[in-house]
Amino acid sequence: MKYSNQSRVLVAVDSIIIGFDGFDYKILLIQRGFAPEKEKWSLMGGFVQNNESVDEAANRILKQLTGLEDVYLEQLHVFSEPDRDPIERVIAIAYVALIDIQKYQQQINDDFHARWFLLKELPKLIFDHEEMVRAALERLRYKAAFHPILFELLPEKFTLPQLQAMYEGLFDTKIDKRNFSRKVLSTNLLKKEKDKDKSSSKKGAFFYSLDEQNYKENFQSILNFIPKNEIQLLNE
Amino acid sequence: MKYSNQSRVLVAVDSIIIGFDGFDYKILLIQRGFAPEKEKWSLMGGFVQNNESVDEAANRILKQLTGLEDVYLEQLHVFSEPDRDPIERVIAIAYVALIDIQKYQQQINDDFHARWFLLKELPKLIFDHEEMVRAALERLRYKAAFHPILFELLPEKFTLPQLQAMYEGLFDTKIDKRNFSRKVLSTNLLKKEKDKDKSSSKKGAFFYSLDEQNYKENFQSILNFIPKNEIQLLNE
DNA sequence: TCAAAAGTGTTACAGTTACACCCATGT
DNA sequence: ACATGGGTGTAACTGTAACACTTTTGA
Repeated sequence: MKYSNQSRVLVAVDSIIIGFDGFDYKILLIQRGFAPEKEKWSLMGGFVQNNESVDEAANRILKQLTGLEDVYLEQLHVFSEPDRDPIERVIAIAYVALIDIQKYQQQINDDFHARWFLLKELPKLIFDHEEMVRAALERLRYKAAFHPILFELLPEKFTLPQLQAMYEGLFDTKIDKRNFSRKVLSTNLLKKEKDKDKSSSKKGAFFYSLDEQNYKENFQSILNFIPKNEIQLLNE
Repeated sequence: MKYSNQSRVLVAVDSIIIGFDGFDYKILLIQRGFAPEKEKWSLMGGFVQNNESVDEAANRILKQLTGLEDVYLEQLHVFSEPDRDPIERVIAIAYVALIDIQKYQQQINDDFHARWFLLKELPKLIFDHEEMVRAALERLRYKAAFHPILFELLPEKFTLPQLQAMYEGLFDTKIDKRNFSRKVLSTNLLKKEKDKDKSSSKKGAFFYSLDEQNYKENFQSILNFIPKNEIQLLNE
């Protein structure tokens, strides 16, 4: 039994895969392997199959491209202009993925002709993918302002200057390092390691790692009309 | 020309329509007019047509039910478990609508057997609609903490005690009225009217109205690692 | 006149910002 | 020895929370 007189449509998933290499934000793009727009740069995408939810499809497709599982992956928005794909109507569900470039670089599958592009130097993208990238960055800025998601972009061990550069890059601003480190450390989210990263200075900067206990629990938001201690868990 | 070897699927829109009557939050439900689950309570929904985006579909369907246009309507999340609808696979894109019950009550179309239910006394809903309602409330709490969206639920003119009750209801808390009014008024978002609402006290409470100039611009968020004056417009 | 809700001010505290110098090390 | 980036403390300020009494008026 089926619903009658309704038209069915292709549903695709497209992922904006964001990375940070310690200095710059990058996005992973592929050269599309089939018409239309064959060979043009594109977000990683694919069609949702019969037996999977769209979340599952996004994870499956991400794994095909990068070999990665258990990556931060969040539904962004549905893009559905009837003529966004010239071949036939495709409703696209965009996802944002945050991954640690360094750790996983070797796993990127070359079969897909995937390449990291500097965020500031993206090539032209097919269809409405540039709009998707814009929306993804807006969302990332928004969430990063209140949630510790940017840690997803960092390796196991990272330094405070790296962390600060990541926030400065995303918000395109300079932050006072004294205030920054005080705020970050006051969350008790970080554990100081014994060793230092000497790759970018002579003195070296201490490594820190995430305190997994507190992460995703300890971090909360501030708000406006409601007294602060009334906000418990505003998960989003 | 078409993409080959891909299966097409029905795409629907379901809207969680939230209202506030001055005392309680309510949700607008309909009795589903067709099988399966005919006569059961359901969110307002419908299938996306060939020539419209999903945003357009959501607006169209909302207008069919309520007669309302230009209502606050926001994409919430895609619900896509393959078996969420027993008849055939349907991918549902959930929307949240915020409407002023009082102003539009007369426009609600009775043909649809629509009824407002107290949020605290919802009936059983079909499919995964209860999950959608839960997600909608979470989103509403989240956004309301940082954005002035709850004003969408109020009539043109409203009182501070009403506004406060709305925030208290959503967050299930009590707020000090002195602090609340100081904070709210300090945003310069409200204009004090000359007349009072005497419906709930002898003294009467002054009406206020939104200063449309400032609304949607003046209201900003606070954040954590980034100095406050670095946050310009974190639209979401 | 009294009950019920509206309206208003002050003080203590906490969090945020602005700001400048010393430290460690490789060359 | 010096250049480079890493690390730290304090004081002024701003925003938030806690708190209680007076006002208005219909019944």
